[in-house]
Amino acid sequence: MTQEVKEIFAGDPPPPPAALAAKVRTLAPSMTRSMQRVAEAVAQDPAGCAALTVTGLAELTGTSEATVVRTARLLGYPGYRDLRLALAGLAAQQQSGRAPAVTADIAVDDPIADVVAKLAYDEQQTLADTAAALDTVQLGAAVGALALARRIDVYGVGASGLVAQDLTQKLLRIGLIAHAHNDPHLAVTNAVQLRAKDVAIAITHSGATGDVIEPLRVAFEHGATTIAITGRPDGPVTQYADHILTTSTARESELRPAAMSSRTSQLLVVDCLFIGVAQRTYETAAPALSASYEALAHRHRSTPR
Amino acid sequence: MTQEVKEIFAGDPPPPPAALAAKVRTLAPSMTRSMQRVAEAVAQDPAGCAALTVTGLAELTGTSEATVVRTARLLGYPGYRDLRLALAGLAAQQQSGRAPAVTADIAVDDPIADVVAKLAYDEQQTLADTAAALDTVQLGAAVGALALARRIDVYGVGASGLVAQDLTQKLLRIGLIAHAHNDPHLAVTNAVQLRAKDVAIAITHSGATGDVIEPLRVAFEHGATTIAITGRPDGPVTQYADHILTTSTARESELRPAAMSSRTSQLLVVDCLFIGVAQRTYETAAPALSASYEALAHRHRSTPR
DNA sequence: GTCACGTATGAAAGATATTTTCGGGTGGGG
DNA sequence: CCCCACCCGAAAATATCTTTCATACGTGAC
Repeated sequence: MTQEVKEIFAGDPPPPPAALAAKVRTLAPSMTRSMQRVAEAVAQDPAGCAALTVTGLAELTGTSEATVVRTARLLGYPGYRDLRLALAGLAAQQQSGRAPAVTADIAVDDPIADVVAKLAYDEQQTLADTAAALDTVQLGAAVGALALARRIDVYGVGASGLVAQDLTQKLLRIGLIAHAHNDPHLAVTNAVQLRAKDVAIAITHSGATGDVIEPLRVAFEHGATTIAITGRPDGPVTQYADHILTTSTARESELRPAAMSSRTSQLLVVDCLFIGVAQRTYETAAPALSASYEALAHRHRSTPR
Repeated sequence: MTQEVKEIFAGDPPPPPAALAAKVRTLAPSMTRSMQRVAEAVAQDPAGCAALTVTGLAELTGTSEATVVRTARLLGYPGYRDLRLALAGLAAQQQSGRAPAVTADIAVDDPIADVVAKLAYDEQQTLADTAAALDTVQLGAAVGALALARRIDVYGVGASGLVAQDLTQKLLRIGLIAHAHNDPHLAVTNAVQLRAKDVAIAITHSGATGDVIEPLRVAFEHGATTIAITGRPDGPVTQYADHILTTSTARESELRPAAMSSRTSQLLVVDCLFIGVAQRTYETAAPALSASYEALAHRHRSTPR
């Protein structure tokens, strides 16, 4: 029974998705004049026709509903409704086909919609690049060190400072002891407290930010495990880093400073570190996470629906 | 005339083509149980649902026609018919697009390489969704207000606090007067200083963070232009917002708290705001940007080699 | 626990869109 | 000039979508 149904459908293949224009051309000779008008309208502007009802398309082509339906049948659809759905699909495909036209730099006179598209695209690119370039061995080693650390200090200034804080916030949530240091002086004075099994992380895109390198050096010399998250794996910061996690850099334009893509890249690395650590310390991380979640519940007004 | 047309479209934006799954996720919290069932079915299998009539989809989801129509409305379409067309389009896109297969949740025992791939993919997805769902009219209006503001206050706590700081850092770099407030008390006491033409921005994923809503309310009542960046366009925060910028929500898992994708989404929105403002104030923004860049130069050690 | 309220929900009526029916019109051949 | 066949559209019939309304359900107050 089911088999039979299937065979019927196979014999009369489900309405072909694309190549509609070709079909129209093939079938045109066997069409009557009015049907040809309808078919042509459909082939010409699938998107526009998809927006029309039978009556609308009939009026547009100067024919009647019946003719429209007949045309739809001839094209292989059970009725106009299905032709319309197919048209919508076709339109969507055409739409997406010519999508990646916004790869250019962001210009001063770009309309806001283009800005959104370009920014999103660039950041997606940055993520892909970062993920591809990230050394999973180094990452694994860094995660291992973090999971066992007694104390974790994170250094970052400027935009990287926010990334440092982001990482710290997350680590704290799973019960680790982490501090973010934006103040270079305090960072150094704290770094001298570190010892073996502690971890120090420096985040700097340029790899040459003295304010961040200095505390990392101190931590390194005191025997802590040191990690550098940087876009310059050959930069000064890596001298004092046991593990180097490389972030990627997107091309930047006048309006789009490097800080933007480096931040995206750094955050991905930091997220990977976090998830990695959360996996390794799952026993304690999971309850800690839900506990921190519940602690915040009362800070949210009940949604009024 | 053109103006009129534009405004009509602005008030009732043409239903977004893709990113439907994201929209479902964003709107799900404000849906009733039965509507959620319908929305989920639609998000799960666009192609399948496109083949169904209202009655069919109602039966499939164990609800009524009325509920299906209500859901379609909530998703931004005039009725089910249009949702169905959109679904057909979506299905066609998916057909040709063929999404990669690493869509699974991050598991405790995932090797580190998978974690990187999945995280990167998820964040890319979040970016795409956010960009697709972002209301460029609202964005433009927000940019306009920012460009003319005498003073800009940004409120955010927790993870959103970092986003607030990120925005503030950038705005300061192009010569605007901006402050980020993490402390709710200080935020409120500062908010009373705001007046017309000043701008207040609240960043909260849940849309219900009292600590952030309160200062925004005060700013709103003092006549400032208010902007809400939130994942819940129906949340309490929007009561006091002149412009609402919606961030998208990715599905979250135990190991990947919502904070992660909401941050990505918020940062994209914030970047768009920044670029938009930089465009409008190009005359002053460009020199300010390069000046701030040079100011940092001496903080970087000269790169060896 | 019980009551009252607001909200969510589906059944059915009402409105639209689609399909079918049917008869008038048209053009080509006899 | 007439007849036949077939194209075509008006209108009826049907399917589909939308709206309305009464009911049921959950929720919070007491």
